[in-house]
Amino acid sequence: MSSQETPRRPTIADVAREAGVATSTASVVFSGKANVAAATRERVLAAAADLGYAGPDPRAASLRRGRSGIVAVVLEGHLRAAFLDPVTTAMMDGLTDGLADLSAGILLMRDEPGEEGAAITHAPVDAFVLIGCSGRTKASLEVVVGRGLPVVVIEGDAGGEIPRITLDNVAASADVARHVHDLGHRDVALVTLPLDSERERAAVTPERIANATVDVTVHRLEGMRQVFPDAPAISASGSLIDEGVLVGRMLLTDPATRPTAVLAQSDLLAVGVIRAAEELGLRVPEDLSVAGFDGIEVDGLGGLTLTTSVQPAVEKGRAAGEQVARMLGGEPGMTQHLTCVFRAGTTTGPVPR
Amino acid sequence: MSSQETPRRPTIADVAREAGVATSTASVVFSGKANVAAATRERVLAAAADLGYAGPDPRAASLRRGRSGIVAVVLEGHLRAAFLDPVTTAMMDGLTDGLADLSAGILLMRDEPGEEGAAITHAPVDAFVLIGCSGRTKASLEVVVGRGLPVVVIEGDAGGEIPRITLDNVAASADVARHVHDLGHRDVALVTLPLDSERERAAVTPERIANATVDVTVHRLEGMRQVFPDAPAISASGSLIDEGVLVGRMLLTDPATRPTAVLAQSDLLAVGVIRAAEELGLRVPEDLSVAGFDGIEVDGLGGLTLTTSVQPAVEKGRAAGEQVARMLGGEPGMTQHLTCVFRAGTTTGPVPR
DNA sequence: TTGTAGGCGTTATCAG
DNA sequence: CTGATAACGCCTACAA
Repeated sequence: MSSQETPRRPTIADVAREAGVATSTASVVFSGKANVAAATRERVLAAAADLGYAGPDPRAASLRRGRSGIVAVVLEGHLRAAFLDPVTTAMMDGLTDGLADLSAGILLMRDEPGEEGAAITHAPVDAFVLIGCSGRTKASLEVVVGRGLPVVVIEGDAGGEIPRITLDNVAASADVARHVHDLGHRDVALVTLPLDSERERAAVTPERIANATVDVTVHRLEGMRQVFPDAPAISASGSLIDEGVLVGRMLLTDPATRPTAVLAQSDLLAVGVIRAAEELGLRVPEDLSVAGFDGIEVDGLGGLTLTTSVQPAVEKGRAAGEQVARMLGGEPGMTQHLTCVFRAGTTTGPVPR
Repeated sequence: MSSQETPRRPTIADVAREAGVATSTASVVFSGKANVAAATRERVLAAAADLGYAGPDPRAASLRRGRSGIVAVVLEGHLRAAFLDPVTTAMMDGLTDGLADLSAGILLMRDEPGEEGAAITHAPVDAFVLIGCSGRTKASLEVVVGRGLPVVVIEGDAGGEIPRITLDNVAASADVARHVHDLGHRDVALVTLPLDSERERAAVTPERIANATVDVTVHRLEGMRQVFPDAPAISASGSLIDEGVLVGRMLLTDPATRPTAVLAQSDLLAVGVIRAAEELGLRVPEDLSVAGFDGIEVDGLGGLTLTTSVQPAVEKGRAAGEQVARMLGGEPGMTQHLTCVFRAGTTTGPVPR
């Protein structure tokens, strides 16, 4: 209380003056980039404590260094929806790992349409990780590339030289389908993820596929159709158990058109379908076989193990983080292809007669 | 390709020169903070497009404005664990809403111990939202306060003048307990959230309570003990279904010590306890009553509705966001107390004879 | 080991 | 409505 209320926060120059050293010396004390005599260091630290100086202003440091230490993760849709999906959370986990000590943290943002004040254009970040790649995300991509910042796209065709992290969705889906085919099923229905930002829950037509913007959906569908070219498909409006229930009812209610197996493009959807089946009194796998995709831990299957393809979700995030780190280090980013592993569970079985 | 490869990105000064205007004019064109003649604006925009100028550098703008537009959210523990909890995700959702147009996004970070290079000290953010407030988080709090940035603490005693968002955990827990008491139960066991960063799964002793650092846990326990002063309690190591199963087994396996009702401090724990009960052949609520806390949507209860206290999770986040917005606007932040609503479900019933 | 000087790219202010 | 100028707070050659 010896002095008047200070009009503004102290700067490193104030600290230096107080300590009787040059500002550069004080700066070095905080950054640790060079050796400083212990006594000098003490004096600077004492002066800082005295003035209530909490360290260099990160904003100024960012400008000077040209780095903010923040990596942006752009998600499609509401944050909550994104985090409802276990695959996404696992990926985020891997991402933080891959970014390790490089980054101060992860800036979560939604990819809004071409808004004027869009966060994507104004956030002080060093790099971007885009997840998924629908039409809307593609617009975001342009902005980001325009800013000249490193970008990595997870599961989406970014076009050009943009490094991507991809999955063998076509082959892995075909694997699952083949397993079901081998069990004798011929009357199979498909449940897909959303085809585009409309996220309409509806029968999948050739026209809709042609206009689809979500690559994951298209690729997994392609894999399934390699084995079951004519299987009818319904697109869900998201990867949620509840959605699976709704679509499941659409597929299973009418005994006349009921398939003997359902292939879902995500485990959550598969669980929903199973739940719908149970509601209708169908037993899984005796009356109906159901397979999913993702290989997440799912609750509420009561002893059943889902037949699915296990994707390396954490690895996906980590790979993205590593590429970002590389690019920030000046090296070129590389596209990485990851593969899924088929897992036979107890939700698929022989065709009922 | 008319020019050589540019050595550095163009700046607003380059654009201004190219357009034949002053840098300040060009700046205004991009910020929109003042009127500019349409013709001039066009010229500037054209020059920008020409040079491949993607807009003002956010880092420089941050320094100049003294704002980065980023709000940090500090979570305890691994991000994945945090997002596994539906209450947290709901809260984050509300938070983004409350921050609305004010913020470019949410910077996720963990509260690491007093590391030198801690993100908390170096991230260019405008404000902090701390979630929970264990011992570790309290350390973070000091750093943040030292930086002189606005802080809001959700569910935790920050001490001092720090604005908080709180829940009536004591009263709400007592409500749940009273409901169970009214049903006739006297032999009740409690399952608590973690007491501290150790997150030990173990019987709760007076000593452990005295040393507890997680206020939520202590408060909810206090409410429960108001009704059942002598009820034994076990602390879980987290709010997870699996944890509930483990603790449930500890409580229910031995018929001699088996309670007639279990009060859990979270819905996920309650679901786990129910699952453990089912494993042991106990019917809920005929043989065992189970109540939770939170009021989240939970899957896998097979037709049962959990008796619980519904907390305003989204509202909590929104309130925090609003307070941050207020404080950034120069007004003082206010502490807000939110209340839960009891919801009787079908997982509690009369005492079995 | 310490000090000096210049600039990172913007934007607020104020005069024209 | 436009233009000149001065910070914002820090970092890092470079020189001493």
